[in-house]
Amino acid sequence: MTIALIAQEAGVSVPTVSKVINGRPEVAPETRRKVERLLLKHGYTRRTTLGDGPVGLIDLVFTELESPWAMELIRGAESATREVGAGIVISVMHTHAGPGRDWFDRVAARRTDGVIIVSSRLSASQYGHLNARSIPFVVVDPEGEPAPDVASVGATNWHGGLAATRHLLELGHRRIGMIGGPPDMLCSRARIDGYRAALETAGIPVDPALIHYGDFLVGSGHDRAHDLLSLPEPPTAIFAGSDLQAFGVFEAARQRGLRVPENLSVVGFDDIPLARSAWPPLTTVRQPLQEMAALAARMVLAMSRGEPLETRRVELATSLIVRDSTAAPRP
Amino acid sequence: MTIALIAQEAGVSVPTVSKVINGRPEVAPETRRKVERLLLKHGYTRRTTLGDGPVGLIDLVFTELESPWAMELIRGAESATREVGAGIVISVMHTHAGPGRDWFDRVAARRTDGVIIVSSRLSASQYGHLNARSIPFVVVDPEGEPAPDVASVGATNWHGGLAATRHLLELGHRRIGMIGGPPDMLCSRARIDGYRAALETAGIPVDPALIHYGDFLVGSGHDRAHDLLSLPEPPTAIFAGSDLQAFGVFEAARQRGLRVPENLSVVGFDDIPLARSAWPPLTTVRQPLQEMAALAARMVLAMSRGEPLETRRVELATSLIVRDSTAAPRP
DNA sequence: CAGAGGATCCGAAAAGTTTCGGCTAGACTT
DNA sequence: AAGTCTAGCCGAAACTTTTCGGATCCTCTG
Repeated sequence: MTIALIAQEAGVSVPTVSKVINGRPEVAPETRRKVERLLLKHGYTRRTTLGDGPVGLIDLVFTELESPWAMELIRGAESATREVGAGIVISVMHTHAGPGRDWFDRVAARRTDGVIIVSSRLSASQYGHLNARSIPFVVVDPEGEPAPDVASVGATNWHGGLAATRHLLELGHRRIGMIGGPPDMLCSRARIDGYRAALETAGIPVDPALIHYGDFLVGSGHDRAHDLLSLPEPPTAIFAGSDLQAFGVFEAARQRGLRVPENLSVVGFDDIPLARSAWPPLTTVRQPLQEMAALAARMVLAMSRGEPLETRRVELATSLIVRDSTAAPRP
Repeated sequence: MTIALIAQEAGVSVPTVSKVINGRPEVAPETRRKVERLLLKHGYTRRTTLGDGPVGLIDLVFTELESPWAMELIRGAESATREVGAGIVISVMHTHAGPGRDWFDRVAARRTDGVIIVSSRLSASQYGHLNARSIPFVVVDPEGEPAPDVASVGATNWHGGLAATRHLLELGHRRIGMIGGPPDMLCSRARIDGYRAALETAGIPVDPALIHYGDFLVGSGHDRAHDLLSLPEPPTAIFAGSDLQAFGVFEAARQRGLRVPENLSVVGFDDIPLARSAWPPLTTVRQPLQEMAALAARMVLAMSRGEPLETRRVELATSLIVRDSTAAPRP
């Protein structure tokens, strides 16, 4: 199946089909649609099979680059692609809406072998763009429920939330505050649900006043911690939805003259490199970010080689890392 | 000037020339050299002028991704390239030797518009690889003296070192320890020289025992700080060559029961995002990393469009950010 | 020492991409 | 209403890339 055949069937010239495939602008929308439909119907793929050649490009798509795990994901993807000599391209959307049409055109134009999308909710039509150009993609830690036929990689966030809360319970804490991430993010909700599950299993009723929401950044941890600590009956421990938020909690505690962990225990989530160097070293739930990205990269690479995937949804295990920010509550 | 003409003159076929240009492997070294020489001689450039089209790729080359400024540089380059719709590709060498031949081949194969090299000393032959393929490049914060005809972007490290040390002198410190980065890095040497200059201007002799060297990471800051604080006459302030090292100093101070800034003042260098959130908030010298990378990207982009550069070497100003990790020495 | 078995290199031919000029349709002027 | 402009769209032709098979040259046996 060559573009010449597609062109013939569509009643256009070869260059026009080439332009559609490569996302060049000078094609009328109607013509483009017609050609795209035929490309999809015939399952057209470039003759060239990348992967063993020296070329190869994987697009890594972020909504933003502020969060510290962005770097971990980049490193993981980089190490996996370096093995096969591929490069990785960083894209940032600066919006949670997902990429627009022009972005797909650019990606096609640079002949990307595959796309890794980080925590972004793509619409069906956006998946369609990728499929029409037969660009394989994997979603890492999606915000919403991933469509069942979309390949995705995540972490066992629920278990992580459970483990963190259990750890605090075992230390003897009974009032445990929770600072969650955005409630519409799946990964964030799962952590909070793990927290709830741990409490309920221990027979402790969940107090909604102890659950606050923010974004995953330092500032929200700081602000929500002040809210929690201003409660008439403040918590003796706080489980933050991210390490950054946990650092914000540290800050708030210091401003109130509270010592960690003597007066307040704090658990984070992510295990970013600085969690170890913080003071006190932060007890946190490790998320294997590098492995997740590396796995996603390998999945995309396999798909671009036409190999079938064994599993479309993979969750890597989180693990509790106990450091010095947690202790038994003061009697 | 088409590749057909080059092929004719070189006595090879058109495909062979194409392969040389695109760094494909199946060309004998001798043939490759011959063709490269002719390409250079005729100043061959692809007919297509990228830049205004939807394509466009800038390679950002790191020696490693561990340092926290890597992300700042990525963000700066990303914001500059996004303006023109170009993408950025991350490469990591994992060695200070600079990229090897296969890397240049890959870069050529993916039709990169330009390369930004982060603090890596390239040999003349490596510059030659890029020139032979007429790939423009800019070096950011080079380790060694950049060759005079190489475009580069840096920061005023010397002034930064001077400002940081002056700040400590003005607070009344007289014994100021210095933990430098690798002594063979130009940026690191400049900071130390600024430190020396400040002391000498103030009429204080430089005590070599107070100057220690490490890499730019947390661990070396920690170890060197212990060395300095074990001195018979320990310093009352430490100027670290990087924020990460400064965090290591914090750690060492805490282990010795020293309070910052009451017993020990600490100044860092870089102003990474976490410097503000650390405890105490770190006084540091801000390096405009994002702006540096953005400028480098714009330079590369301009070069790829064939525009001449006004200046081949640009240094962006550093600025002292005073926070809470510095105070007058205890009387 | 002949010959099988590779590995490497090259180019003819096929496939794909880009330029550039021309066509067309709507908008605007006279 | 006719002429003029302009922007968008398309395809012929020029250019480049990729595949694939054949040529050449080692290297290792029988």
